[in-house]
Parts: sequence; C-alpha cells; structure tokens
Amino acid sequence: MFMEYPFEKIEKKWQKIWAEKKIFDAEDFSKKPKYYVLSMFPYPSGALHMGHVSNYSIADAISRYKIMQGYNVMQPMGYDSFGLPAENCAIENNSHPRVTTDENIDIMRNQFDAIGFGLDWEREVSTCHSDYYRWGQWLFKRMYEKGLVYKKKSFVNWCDDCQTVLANEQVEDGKCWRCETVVRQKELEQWFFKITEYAEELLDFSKVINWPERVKTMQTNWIGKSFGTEMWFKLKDSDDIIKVFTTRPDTIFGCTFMALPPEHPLMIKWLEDEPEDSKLTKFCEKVMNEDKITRTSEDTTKEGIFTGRYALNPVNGEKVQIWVTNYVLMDYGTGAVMAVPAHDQRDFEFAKKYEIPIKIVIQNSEKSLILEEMTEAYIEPGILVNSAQFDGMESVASQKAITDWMTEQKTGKHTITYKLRDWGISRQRYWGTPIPIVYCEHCGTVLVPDEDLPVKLPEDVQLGKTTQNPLLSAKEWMNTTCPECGGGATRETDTMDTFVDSSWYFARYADAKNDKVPFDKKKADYWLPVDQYIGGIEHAVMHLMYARFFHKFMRDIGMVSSDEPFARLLTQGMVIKDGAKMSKSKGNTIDPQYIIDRYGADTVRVFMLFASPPEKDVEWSDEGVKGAFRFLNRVWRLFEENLELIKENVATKEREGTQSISSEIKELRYSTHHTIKKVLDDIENRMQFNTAIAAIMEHLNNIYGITEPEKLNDTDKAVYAEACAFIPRLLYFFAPHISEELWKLIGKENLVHEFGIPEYNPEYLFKDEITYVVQIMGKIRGKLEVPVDTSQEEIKKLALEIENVKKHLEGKEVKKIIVVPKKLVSIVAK
RNA sequence: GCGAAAGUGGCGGAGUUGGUAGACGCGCUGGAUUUAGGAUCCAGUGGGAGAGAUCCUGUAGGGGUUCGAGUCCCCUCUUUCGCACCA
Repeated sequence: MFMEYPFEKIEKKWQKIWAEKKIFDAEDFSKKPKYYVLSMFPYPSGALHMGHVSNYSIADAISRYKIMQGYNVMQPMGYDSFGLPAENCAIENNSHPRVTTDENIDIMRNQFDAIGFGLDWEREVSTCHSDYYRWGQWLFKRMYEKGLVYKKKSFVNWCDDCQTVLANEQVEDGKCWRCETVVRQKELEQWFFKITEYAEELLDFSKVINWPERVKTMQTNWIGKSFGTEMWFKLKDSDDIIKVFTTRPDTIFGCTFMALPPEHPLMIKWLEDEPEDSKLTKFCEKVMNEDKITRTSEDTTKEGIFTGRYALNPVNGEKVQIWVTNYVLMDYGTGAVMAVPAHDQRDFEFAKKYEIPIKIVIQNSEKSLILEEMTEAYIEPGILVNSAQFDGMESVASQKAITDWMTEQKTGKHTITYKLRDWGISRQRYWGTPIPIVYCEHCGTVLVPDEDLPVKLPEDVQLGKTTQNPLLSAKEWMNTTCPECGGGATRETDTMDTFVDSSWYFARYADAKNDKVPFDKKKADYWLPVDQYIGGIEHAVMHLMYARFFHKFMRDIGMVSSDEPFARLLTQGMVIKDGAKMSKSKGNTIDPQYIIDRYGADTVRVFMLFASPPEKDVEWSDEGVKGAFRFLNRVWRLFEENLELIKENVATKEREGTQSISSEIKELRYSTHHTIKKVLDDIENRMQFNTAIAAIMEHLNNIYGITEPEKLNDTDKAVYAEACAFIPRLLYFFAPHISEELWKLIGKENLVHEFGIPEYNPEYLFKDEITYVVQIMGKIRGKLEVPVDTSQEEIKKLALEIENVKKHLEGKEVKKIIVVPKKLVSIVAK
C-alpha cells in the first residue's frame, strides 16, 4: 500500500508557524534592500479559481526567492471589490453587494492562507470600503483641481445590458468587454479624466526595466500617435470654419469633397434647420443609430448624402462639396476629412459611387496615371501635378513645404493627433466609488470638501427595482446642502469606473492604514516602483495604462517620486482545459479547493509552475497533477527511507577526504552543485520555473541512482547526505511546506529561508574527463573520453583511431579537423 | 488587410553563444510486487531497417550560408494574439 505523504498536516503546521513568526510582514524602511512583488488583485467573485492559483504561485516563488536572498520583501494582497457583477449578483439573490462581497473576501482570504502564499495581511485593502475609496475621491479632487477632470456631453459607448457607459478601452470588437452586448452610441453628460494630456509620456517606456514588447506595442498602438497637418476650410456663404486633419497634405490640391460624420457639430447645427422627414435628417439618424460594429466594419458600404453646402479649398479657393457620410469618425482627428479620391481608397470608392469629380495631383513617375483607367486610388509617393507652385515636387518632400506655406497663409498648421481619447469614468451604477461632487442651484458644480470625505455610498437602496441607477432613488442621500452657500444641492449620482480604484492601489499598499492621506510619501518612495508585477495579458492596455497615468499624475502633484509604477511586468498565461480558457460559462473549471484537499497546496503549485513557462498558457491535466504529487511523494520517501543517514552525515565536511571519493559519488556531487546553479539561474535570470523544477526532478533521479547508500564509505555518505539536503532548499520556492518539514526532519533548527540562498561550489562543476563527440561531415560517428588537459593534436589523433571513424573514412581524404574545446571534433573529409 | 509571436514525439514542454535534438513530466509497452484493483519499483519508448554493433531518416514545407542549423538568412504555409474605414 502506497503511503501518501501527510501533506495536510504538514501544510497546516507550517502555515501556522509562518503566521506566528510573521515572516511575511514587510518592514517599512528596513536596512535590507526592498523588493516589492505584486500580483494583480482579484475581483472577489466567489472563491479562488485556477487562474488565481497560477498567478499567485508565480508571485510566491519569486517572493520566497527574494526573501531567501535577504531582501525585505513586500507581497501584499487586496480586493478589487467594486463593480457590476457584484451588483448584478446581489439583485439576482435579493441580497446586498456589501454582504456578498465581504463573504467572498473571507472565503478567498482563507484560501490564500490554505495555499500558503506569503502575504502581508497587515496591508490588505478592499476598494469597496470607505477607508479606501475615500482616497479615490480625494485623488479625484486633486485631479480636478489640476484641471485634469471635466464633464462633457458627448456620444459615449453605452451597454444596454450593463446599463452603463463604457470607456473606449472597454469596448472590444464593438462589444462590451464584460458581457459582450453590442455597444451603441448614446449622448450623455459624463465625467472624463484627461489622460490625453499624458499621451506623450505614456508612449515613453524608457523608465520601465523589463516589460514585454507585446504590451508596450499594444499601448503604443492604442495611443496611436500620428503626425500630420490641420487645415482650415472656410465655408461658402458662411463664417463657419471646418478643421480637417490629414497625414497627406501633399494631396490637398486634389481635394474634391469634404466628408463629415452625422455627429459633427456643424452637421447637428444644420440639421436643426432641416425638416424632420428630409432625406438628410433620416440618413443622419440612421447612421447614428447603427451599432459600433456595423458602423466601423470595413465591409460596411460607404454611404453618404450631399448636404447642399460647399467649403472652399484653402489652397486654391475651389468649391468643395460637403457630404455627410457613414465612414468618418467623430472621435478621431478633427472629426472631418478632406477627401482626395485620386489618392485615398475610401474616398475613391465613395467618389465613384456618387460620381464626385476625381482629380489627380500625384503622378506615378514610372507609369503615368490616367483618370479614366484608374480602378483604385494611387496612394504611393510620386511627383506633384495640378498643384500650382508645388508642381514637380516630390510628394513626400512636399508635405512639409505645403504645410509650412499654409502656416504662413494662416490656413493650416503642423499637428499631431492621437487615437487615445480622454478616459470617461462615469458609470451609471450603484456599486462604485461615489464621485465627490454636488450640484447647487446657486454655486453650480461644487467639490465636496476634503473634511467631508468620504462621500459614503448609501447602504439602504432599492436594488433592481428599476433599470436606472439605484442612487437616483436614494433621495435622502441625493439631497444635501451646498458646502459653499449652505443652500439645497443634489449629489452626483454617477459612480467611478472600477479601473479608477485599481489605478493606485499598488501605492496604497505602501501605507494601507493611513487615515490622513492616501499614503505617506516617504513610504511610497521606499516601496515604489513595484519591482515585479504579475498579471494577465488582458490588462495590457486598460489597467496597465490607467495605472501608469495615475502614477504620473501622482508624481506631478508630489505624492510619489518614481516615473513608472511597475518596473518589471510578467504577463502570465491562462489556464486552459479542453482547448479553452477555464471559465464558468464554458463549464470547464476545476475547483482549486478540491485539488488542494486531495493532493495538497504544494502539489498544485508544483503542477502549475512545472506545466509550462509562466508567460505561456497552462494546459490543465489531471494526470499532470498526479505526476506532481508523485514527485513530492518520491522526495518524501527519499528522506523517510534515509533519514538517519542524511541526519548523521549532513554538514560533516570535516569527514570529507578521510577516504577517497568514488567516481559514482563524484558524479552525484556534480549533480548537486549543477542543480543548485541551474535552479538559481532559472529563477534569477530567466524566470523559468518549469526547467528549475525539472532540474530538481533530475537530481532526485540521480540520487535514487545510488541504490544502497548505507553501504557507502564516510566520505561518500557525506556527499550523499548533502545531495539530499539541498533538495528542500531548492524546492522551497515551489513547494514550501514539504521543504520546511524535511528541513526540520533532518535536524535543522531554523526555517529554510533563514539559511540563505544555497551556494554551489564551482570546483565541483569542474570535470576532469570530457566527452568529445566525433563528427564526420556533420554526422556523429563516435565519442571520445579524454582528460581535460589533452592537447588538440592528441584529441585529433585519438579521434582518427576510433574504429567507426576509420570505417567511415575509408577511401576518403581528410581535409581538415576542427576541434571545439570541451565539445566536439569535426572531421572534414572527401 | 497591417503588426507581433509561434510551429519540435501520442501529449505538456527542454534545447541559454550555431556544436550529442527530444532534458523533465504525462501517456504508452514489457517485467517485478500484489488475492485483486490501485499504488509503487525496474526497463524501454521520434520514425524506419537490423539478432546486434550499427545505419538511414527526422524539429510546419521549400531553398540557402556553414565542417556542423531546431537555432542564422530568403520564400511559402499554418496557428495564436493585437490592431483594423484612424483620414
């Protein structure tokens, strides 16, 4: 009967000891160097899922490694506990999000402890508690005072299912990132953060130490910087001006019409004078009501209607028709396009369809363009024609010349645009941070004074009775007095996007209990930036960009000194089962609790880390979990069977050398020291835990290769004991409980990490016999065992004497012999 | 369409500077043990030929550089991810 090692007893025991000794409590301003390991905090949806286990196992391995190295490590934990799902869940269960959220948090906290993660619970935060969101409101105010917050009526992304607004970043493929409902445009007044003010700095990644290229590229694309020209078109018969943005000022002389979206302010103005049933009005309404996917799909046919109005081309005064179209976006550039059908494919298609004139202004110098023969726009560079004084100029060079000239003429200017929009943070839902604003009939929009913060969420609200924001019906809460004039006022009922809460939590951990300010600057400067941040790739743009924005803002108002919040970023892969991400909706989840109960926390961790490198997805495998469990049992049994031998012979260096070491044991000694080197290198330099664990497994196999250790001589026994004793010290990062237990069993008094990082002896990595591979024309024909100091000439001679080599050289002439030191002999023969 | 990453046994994956491809684990096969099942232990395990030594072949496909290529270069295919009417 196979005895499973008593993981349950061991794990509980060591968790208790760690907690009692407070070894994971980070010390502010310690003399030791600091190391801040942070995992993205979880949304308290119920219990931990495998994705969490994967994320936190990686973080804990790094954390324990750094602790062992002697760093003052902070690994905090908290909960991103505001948000829609909690509210919806409460509505379904006829409960309150406060109750369900706090219940879930208790479950999760217990699970964290049951897996033995080394967390500093003294710093726990939960964003839905007023001692946290109070400071979110405080930061909102500072941002407001700095002119980075404004309220604006605009077309926003609206999710009918969530009954709220979404930021641009939260719309994926025209659908809500949470519930996949198709997003539609709705005109609403709402609050924005001026993230665009930081666009330029957000493009600069020079201050991060190690971020995946992928994430940097994704943010760079999202910000979407492009250089171009803004041109000012006067209207015929009006004083209005339409500004357009173009990256092709060289084509301005070829502009034959102008394209506007229905949302353009001028369009809206014109529509007021338009009969309700006119073609123009109907077209605009149709386009505006279209959902975002259809509207922005490339396959959607380009449609438009002539407004009957004209603009004047600023460079030659030509009349240009103004069309309203479905393919121009209001929220990019100036929201108006100068259309040059000859040199832009979209404009070309549109002009062909509606028979708008096409005018060639850039000639292909290799093959002249003929208007009648064109089937698509010519978008390549060329030579300017029909462009007045710029005729004959090369098109790329002309871009600057034309813009410079327009700048002189006061008809345009060089400009830069970004795809990045300001961050709309208003949410029309209950379960979020209240925006600290009141509206007074006399004083207008007024900030709630700092001393009145937090603006607490009213707990007694009617959830789910209406589809509208429950705060609107919390009359007692809504009606308040104006802090300035004392008169009647109403509170803002929008709450903040939960991404606001998660944009600064990493700083709050530095000083989580502060009730005077969000955090003490000295403490923040001691801990920040986060040395290693770990989380899912799905936050590449949203959370990670918002957090960088907040950090830079906090720096600018003197709250922190660093430029970036996260020095190193690791984006861990998802947990996959049956080819799909584990998720409740797909019904392919495995409950971590079940695995922990059956095999123990160490097994789950080892499996997760061993299955693949951290950035890659982990394929769930029941057999793989058993394999990890088997491995830990094999380790356990090794110690159990040889306990006395290991205990008596470990750290008895003085006995070494009294008898000569056998060659078999010499190899075991090599294995020990090689494994130490490999494991440390894999963690420190490569963050590749799968190969580190593989190396330990290999070493374990090597130890089992010694079949009767009790028959060894004293010297050999000492080496054998050492080979075993290093295992808990290396396995500690991945399977800390069993490691502590084994360490204790062999008579060690202190905790594993207190012995410091294991060191290998380079002398033992030195081999005095080297195997050379002998190749003839690249094919392996033999092997050669020689002493290290054998000369190259000697090696060549020996190689040629190998029987199989001789056979293959028969009838051939040896042209050259290449000896790669310590590796191989390559014979060139013909 | 554009951009990025990747493609290695039956599977997850090693292969760090061009130098023994397939470490380690799973699975599978044979054996030992066991009343049986499970578990454990030992041996084997890319494909093909051979009793064996050994030989041929093999890292998506094709070509190239090199004494030598999974690794470098060119082309093609496939997959994944991101962006996608951005003027």
